[in-house]
Amino acid sequence: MTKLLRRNFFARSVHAVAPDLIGATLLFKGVGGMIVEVEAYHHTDPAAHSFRGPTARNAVMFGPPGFAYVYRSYGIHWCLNFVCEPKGSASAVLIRALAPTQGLSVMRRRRGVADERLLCSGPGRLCEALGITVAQNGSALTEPPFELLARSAEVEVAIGPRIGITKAVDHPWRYGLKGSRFVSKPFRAR
DNA sequence: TGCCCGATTAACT
DNA sequence: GTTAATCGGGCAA
Repeated sequence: MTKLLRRNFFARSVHAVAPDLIGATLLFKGVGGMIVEVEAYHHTDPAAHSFRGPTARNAVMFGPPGFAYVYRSYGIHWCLNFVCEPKGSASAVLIRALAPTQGLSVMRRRRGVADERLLCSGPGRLCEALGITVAQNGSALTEPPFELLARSAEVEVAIGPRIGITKAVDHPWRYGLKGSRFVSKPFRAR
């Protein structure tokens, strides 16, 4: 019994949306899996792309919630974010890892690896596995070819500091599915 | 205009 | 453990 996420799911604080995404299912053209790791970014946060105000790259973050913000990371990879909160707050959730469930063979071919744990465990890896590029920047998450299904059971959410940033490193704004072996890095036991 | 560095990953030693 | 790949944004000059 699964239910599609609607636009108003994203029209809340990024710190409410981010943990609620853990256990939800993300599919793009029918390929994807269960979200097991995300991070929250907000325009008052020095580590966020929106911190210094709107630019051509981050314009989608300043738009309405429920859309995809895709950016190039290190000149090599793509990273997928879900825009949150009422229009203008410029906050987003970075999708960092999935437990792959749909389209395994397609993902293996795109990634060039067989190990399930290497398909979608990391923001750049999951974009490659799902075939997401800057072409999806500004796409509605609540409409095809995206499909977001609410979690069907309660989950235990692990919390920790974000990964790979040099500013505001102490904020505990990384959320994960407790015990999942598909997270990009383990969460410290609490 | 030029330089530095990043919400990463894979391939090294 | 360290480092190359690779490029656009942001800021100094």
